[in-house]
Amino acid sequence: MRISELARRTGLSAHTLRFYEKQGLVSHRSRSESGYRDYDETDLRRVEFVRAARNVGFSLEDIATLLSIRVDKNSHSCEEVAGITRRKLAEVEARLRELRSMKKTLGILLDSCCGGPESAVHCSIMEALEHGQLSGPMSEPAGPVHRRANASVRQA
Amino acid sequence: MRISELARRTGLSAHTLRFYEKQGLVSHRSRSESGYRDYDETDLRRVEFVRAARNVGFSLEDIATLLSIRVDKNSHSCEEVAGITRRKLAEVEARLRELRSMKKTLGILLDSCCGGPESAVHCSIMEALEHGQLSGPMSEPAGPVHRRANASVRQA
DNA sequence: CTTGACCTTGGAGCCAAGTCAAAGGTTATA
DNA sequence: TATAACCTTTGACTTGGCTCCAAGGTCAAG
Repeated sequence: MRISELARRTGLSAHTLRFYEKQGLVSHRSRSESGYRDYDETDLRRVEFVRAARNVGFSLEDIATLLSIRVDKNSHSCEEVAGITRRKLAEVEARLRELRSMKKTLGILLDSCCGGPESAVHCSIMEALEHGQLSGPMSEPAGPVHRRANASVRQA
Repeated sequence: MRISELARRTGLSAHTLRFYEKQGLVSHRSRSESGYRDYDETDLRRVEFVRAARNVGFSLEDIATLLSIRVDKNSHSCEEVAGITRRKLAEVEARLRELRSMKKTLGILLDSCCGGPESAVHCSIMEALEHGQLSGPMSEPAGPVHRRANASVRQA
């Protein structure tokens, strides 16, 4: 199959597939005479693996590692795989703590503010930001828990 | 006061303060004869406002808007301020939903895996990623809830 | 007077994960 | 045969928030 069919079947864009190829995540068995990438079912399964891992929040770097394990499972242990997963979970949890703290503060701000068409001169949100006794910066900012920007919202 | 004192008093780096100046968030009343930025208490309060807003999760763009409200509160309403805050809260909540879903999936993966030194040939995490019946991509990926990269971890 | 810490500027680089554009070759359909 | 829809490549651009660099000027202490 060619790239656009693979794109259709995986829900990724052809752009993204080529990008993943550049990153060494995805490849193709061969090329057609005219130079088109030619994918088979094995390639498809690999891309689906990438997609599944990405949906769980793994970075492309993590995914590269997972793929290298995948192609030679005998030489790798559950420990490795679980380690990567545990690390990602810790990142996600750290980010969750940050966001929960933000959510709480934002909620308090909103509750304190009338939100009406009155002048902002006495706005309690502005006041709170001025004399910021709003919960501090939460020790160490968490590591990267990567955002999927606008994946799969390809428009024509 | 000069930039490094302002940096010390606000907990931001001098780099960051200059960067914020370039973004139009922060300024200084004047320059010393030799061209050094000269800040006063008013500038300090403005920077503290920026910092407070940033800690709550507002983007620099949001902060620019909030600052423009701050300098002329009479011409703005609580409604505007609350609107910005509500929008940010919605973003944070959307991102929280994503991350909670990831956390849940990662937890399930970890629970299913022995995590031991055994070969990964039968690793249940790998298997789950292969035949990904892992919760899909959550409709629309949430908007930007900006990360503070490594703020205030300035090293020499 | 020297040393070292500070300050100035503009611009480049970093991260992740794409996204797009240009300029052209190929193939399927009408 | 024309035309549209595909495919190819390289490489630059995006976003947000910094972070660093070079190359030089200023200033206070010893």
